[in-house]
Parts: sequence; structure tokens; C-alpha cells
Amino acid sequence: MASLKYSRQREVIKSYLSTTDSHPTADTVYMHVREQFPHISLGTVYRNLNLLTDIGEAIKITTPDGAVRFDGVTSPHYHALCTECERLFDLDMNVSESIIEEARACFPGTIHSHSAIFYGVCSHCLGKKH
Amino acid sequence: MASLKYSRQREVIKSYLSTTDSHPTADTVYMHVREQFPHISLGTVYRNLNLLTDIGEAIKITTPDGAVRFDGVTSPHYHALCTECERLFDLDMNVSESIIEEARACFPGTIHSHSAIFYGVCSHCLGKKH
DNA sequence: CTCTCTGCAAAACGTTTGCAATACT
DNA sequence: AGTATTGCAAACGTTTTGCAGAGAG
Repeated sequence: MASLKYSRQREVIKSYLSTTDSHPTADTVYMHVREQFPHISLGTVYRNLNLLTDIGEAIKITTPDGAVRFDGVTSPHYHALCTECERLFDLDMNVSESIIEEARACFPGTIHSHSAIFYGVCSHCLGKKH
Repeated sequence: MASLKYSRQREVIKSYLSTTDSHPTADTVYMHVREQFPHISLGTVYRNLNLLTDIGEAIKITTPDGAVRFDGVTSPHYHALCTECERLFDLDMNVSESIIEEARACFPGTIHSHSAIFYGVCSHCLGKKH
């Protein structure tokens, strides 16, 4: 296991992630971080997002629309993806421990994490239906 | 909306999907189908898997390991992904309707589907830990 | 001094698409 | 005949990687 060294780039990425709730893609992170760090490279953004995910300071959210989203909130929570505008929302509800227990009971191994996404159409997109 | 025409390729893909519970990637489907259909192209496999998904005869499962998996079982159920061997398991447990209701209550719109994946290490991989 | 991290560019990967030919109805 | 579907190959968007140089401990 490699030991971590400080890097300004990683610090900026981490702080951007912690101040937004928009679940940005790597590319969105890249564009924002570049405002403070014009020479940062996309590869560095990817490397740090993966590193933060590995050490548990960020979460990867895999959605069916191509790009992976990142979330600086690492406490377990559910998400809802609008299938029209592709915005990703946090759901303000408890992750039921009983469902994880139930899953543990029927999975032949050790479950260590749970991720759920609900798909729907958000109120904003419902309004402008054609 | 386009009307469907019969195609032997689609039929073979559909039947392969319905006889396996291994949640194959498009590429895996391609390799198997090619045994009966040596000249089928990967593009055709993708087109048909997407088409089957659109008409509700297959389900896309988005996992964080690169490729999308397909499932011929379209009734709602949970999955568990082994983070070591990347096998994807069906979980033999009920999808709780109450959790969907709860989500509906706090999502500002209309929820139409729910997908959950549990991550863990399957018993097979637990055995050969180094 | 050593080992991690960076920028850059190229490559890898899964997936989609344009096109002319073919199969279905 | 008319339209959906196919095979092929090129293109696409996202993510990873090899490398030489810069930065942190």
C-alpha cells in the first residue's frame, strides 16, 4: 500500500467535491478545478477521484448514461436520477439496515456496501412536458 | 414508433439471454451467439440488446466495472456484485415496495423504477484469499 | 535521496453510428 | 415495393496509462 503525499491538486478537487451536491462527472470536476488551476490535466483529475474513492473520501455513482458521477458525501444514502435531464438527486431518506441484513442472508459471501438508484422524471421536467 | 420485424439474430440473442443467469456483457453475448451465427456483428448485438431493453424484454444493469450487464429476467430483483471476481448474482429476496414508496415521497417528481446493487466478496473468492 | 504526483499525449475500452446490402412483411 | 435489420468499419466519449519531469517527505 502506497503512502500518501500532499498535493494541491488533490486538495482542490476534494474541496470542490465537498462544496457541491450536484454529483459531477470527472469532466465537470475538471472544468471547475481548472478555474483555480488552469494547467491541471484530466488524467490527474481521474487519478485523484479514483484515489479519493479508494480511501473512502468520495463515492462513485454508476449511472446508465455513460459517465460515472462522484459524490463527496460518503455516508450511505439513496439517489434518484431524472431520465430526462439526467440530474442526480440525493434522497432524504434513511438507508434501511434491514434490507442490507436481508441481502447478507442470501448472498453467499460478505456484503460490504449497498447502492441504490431510483429512476424517474423530476418535477422540473414534468412541468415542461410536451 | 417503429414496428418490429422478425430477425433470426434477435431471436438467438433473446433465447441466449433467457437461458443464462450469468448477466453477460454485450461482448459475452456476442461470443456465445457467434457460435450459432458466425457472421453476426457486435453492432447488431448492441442494437438488439438495446432494443430488447427498450421493449422491456431485458434489463440493463450498470456496474462500476466498465461494461453494462444484461439480464433476461425482467421482474424486479436485487443484485450482488463480487468485487473480486466481478460475478453478478441475483439475490433471492423481495424488492420491498415500502422503500419505493418512501423514495416517491421525497423525490420531487415521478419515480418509475428502482435498481439496487450490493457489493461484496462471494464465498468462492473468500475461500481463496491470500 | 527517494518515492509520489503531475502534465501531456497516446492508447484502451465499451458503445454507437453511417452506409450500402439484405431480409422480412 | 417498402421498411426494418444487418455486417462492416469508422467514430465517439470516457477512462486509463506510460513516461519524463516536478514536488513532497
